[in-house]
Amino acid sequence: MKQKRPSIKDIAKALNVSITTISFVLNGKGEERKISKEVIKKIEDYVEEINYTPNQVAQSLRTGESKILVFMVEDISNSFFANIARAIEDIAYKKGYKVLFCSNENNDKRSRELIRVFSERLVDGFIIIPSAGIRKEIEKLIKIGIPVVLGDRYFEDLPTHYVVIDNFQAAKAATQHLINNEFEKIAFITIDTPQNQMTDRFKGYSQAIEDAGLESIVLKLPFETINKKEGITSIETLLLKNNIDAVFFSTNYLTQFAFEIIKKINPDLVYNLGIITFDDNEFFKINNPSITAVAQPIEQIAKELMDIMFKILKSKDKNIPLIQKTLEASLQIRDSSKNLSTKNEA
Amino acid sequence: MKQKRPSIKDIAKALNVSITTISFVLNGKGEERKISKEVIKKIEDYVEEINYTPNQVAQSLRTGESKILVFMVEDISNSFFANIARAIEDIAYKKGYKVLFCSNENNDKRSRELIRVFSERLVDGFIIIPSAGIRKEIEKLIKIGIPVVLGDRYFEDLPTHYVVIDNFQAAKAATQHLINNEFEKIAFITIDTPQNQMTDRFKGYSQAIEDAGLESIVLKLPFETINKKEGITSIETLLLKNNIDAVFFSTNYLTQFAFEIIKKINPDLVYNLGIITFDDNEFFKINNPSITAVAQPIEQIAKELMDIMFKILKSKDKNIPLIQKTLEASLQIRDSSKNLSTKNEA
DNA sequence: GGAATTTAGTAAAACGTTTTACTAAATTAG
DNA sequence: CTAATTTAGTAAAACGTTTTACTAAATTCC
Repeated sequence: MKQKRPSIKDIAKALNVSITTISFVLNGKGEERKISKEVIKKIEDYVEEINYTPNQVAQSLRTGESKILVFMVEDISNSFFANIARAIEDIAYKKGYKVLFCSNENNDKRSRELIRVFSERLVDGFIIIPSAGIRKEIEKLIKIGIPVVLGDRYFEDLPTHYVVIDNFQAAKAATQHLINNEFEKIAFITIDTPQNQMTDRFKGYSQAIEDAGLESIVLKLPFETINKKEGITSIETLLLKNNIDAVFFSTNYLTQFAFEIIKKINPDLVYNLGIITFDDNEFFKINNPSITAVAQPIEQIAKELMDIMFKILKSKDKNIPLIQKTLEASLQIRDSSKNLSTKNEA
Repeated sequence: MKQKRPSIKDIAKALNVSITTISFVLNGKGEERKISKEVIKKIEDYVEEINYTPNQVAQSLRTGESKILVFMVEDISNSFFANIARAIEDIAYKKGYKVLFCSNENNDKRSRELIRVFSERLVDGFIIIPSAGIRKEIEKLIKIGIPVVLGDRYFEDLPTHYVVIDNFQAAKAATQHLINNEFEKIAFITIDTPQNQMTDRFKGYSQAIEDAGLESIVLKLPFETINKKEGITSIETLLLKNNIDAVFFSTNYLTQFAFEIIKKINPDLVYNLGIITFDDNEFFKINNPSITAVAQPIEQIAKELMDIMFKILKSKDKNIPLIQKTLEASLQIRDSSKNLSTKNEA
């Protein structure tokens, strides 16, 4: 059933030229290697005619390059990562690279497994949104000379290339925005993780709260409790007990998760509460109320990640100085951060 | 910088055994090939010790298998596709396959380009959500013996494996649901494409409307006008002129697009209009009003796609009979399809 | 005790490229 | 006219596997 694709050897036989000559011509080294115009033309025409394309696996074996990159995220179905993925894909394909996507579920075991699977000299580089405990594996990849760029977070004690946003400032600004709108009992709901994208957001919130002399109300949910009973009750009790007037969610899936709970408690609650979420998307814009969100610069993140990756790839074996980018997020102010109750008082 | 990974040859030298023997042992053919227990142990221990893993590129070249699949969708950042992708990823990795995702933007030129890039004997199979005009390319892939499974839609005149849903029934049921809720001027907003996932939805709508003796109000938007001025005015005029009381959107990105317009026209309009959308997601559930949606069985779609793919892969060169699955969608009934005005009258 | 069989492996080809090192013929230099 | 150089290529090794075909030694058979 499977047809045999033509190889260089077949061309060589058909044209009565050597394999070497064909390889040179195909790689644009014809002139340089003093192959005559006629032979070049003959080869090019024939290649065109039979629609030959080189076997990439053989090329990879010989050159050690696969032109494949890995983009490892928490969850490719999460809109934040899916959007970055889409942007990365575009950039990669333009440069002749393909991208393998995989989801590590922010889980160390799975991350390790994925790294193991891919590091078998199949891929040219890794762009990784790392889970908390894979510092060693990342270090090892770098040590054996595989290009690695981290995104969204990094390891404080491991010098790597990375692209992140200024989570502290973004979270601080978002919290201040709530404070400026005269919310006074502002809760921060976050994931219980030591990863710095989250701890920085927490610090930003804390700083703003402290500066304003307000009460810090924090719920740190373990990742595993999201969409589970345990998580539901935690959020319920926070919302019901503390007389909260605003909530700042540290990431989009928390917001999604909490919204269902809020709606169940009281469909009107969502209008009375000040709400800001980290990570913007189309739906926050069209929601009622529209949701104020900290928007990360998706396109720019993707571009910077890939810029760094290509720089490393181009530098071949020479070590290049660390590139560490911190981008700015922007607050998309919408209905959910308006304070209706103070308006009444005023 | 780049360390040389150990190869079989290195092991052979170190253990003073032949390459062949090692290959047999590594592939579990030790016993079968009468390699002694001691040698097997020696090899396995050493492999473990130096943490050897075979070079997959070399394996691919030799065996002709890459263990890589391509999943080509319209847009990987669309939640529908991103969710299928996530499910496919899980299934693939469990079976030792990797998945290259790519977005064809439902565009023929891009689809062709992507197929060309991948068909260079790099990948073992294609799962494709095809754009309208790539019948020929699909046919060619199949002819040269590369496994192909189509999803979401197929070509009526090309016998292929595929997994789709019963779009006609789903759309008919959704429309009937609106009719049962006493909506009377029900518009259908869809994409102007000959692809059967869309035409079947249109037929389902039409059938239900005709059966009920209602007026058919249809807007077919060219794909390119989405998120463009042209599309905005089309939707605006439809909504304003026709005295519509309900809208059925044929796909999720249309709904997203239209919602912004609806909100701009009149923030209350979204409450007064009956709304159903094709393709469910988390946000439709938490939206105000929550949006009634035709939910496609994501996990099941992914599973069937991969089942078929693995069946083809396992069958090697023998042709297997066509597998064509049509799954059922389910209507997730929520607030947006309740008819508030009729309640007032009643 | 010699032939047949089994055991325990091994040598070498092949997959399809790239690339280094080579060469015979043509041309140029002096 | 000869030596040096340039032209226009080619042969063969290498990348790291898998697999076919082979073999020498040990064992079994009769």
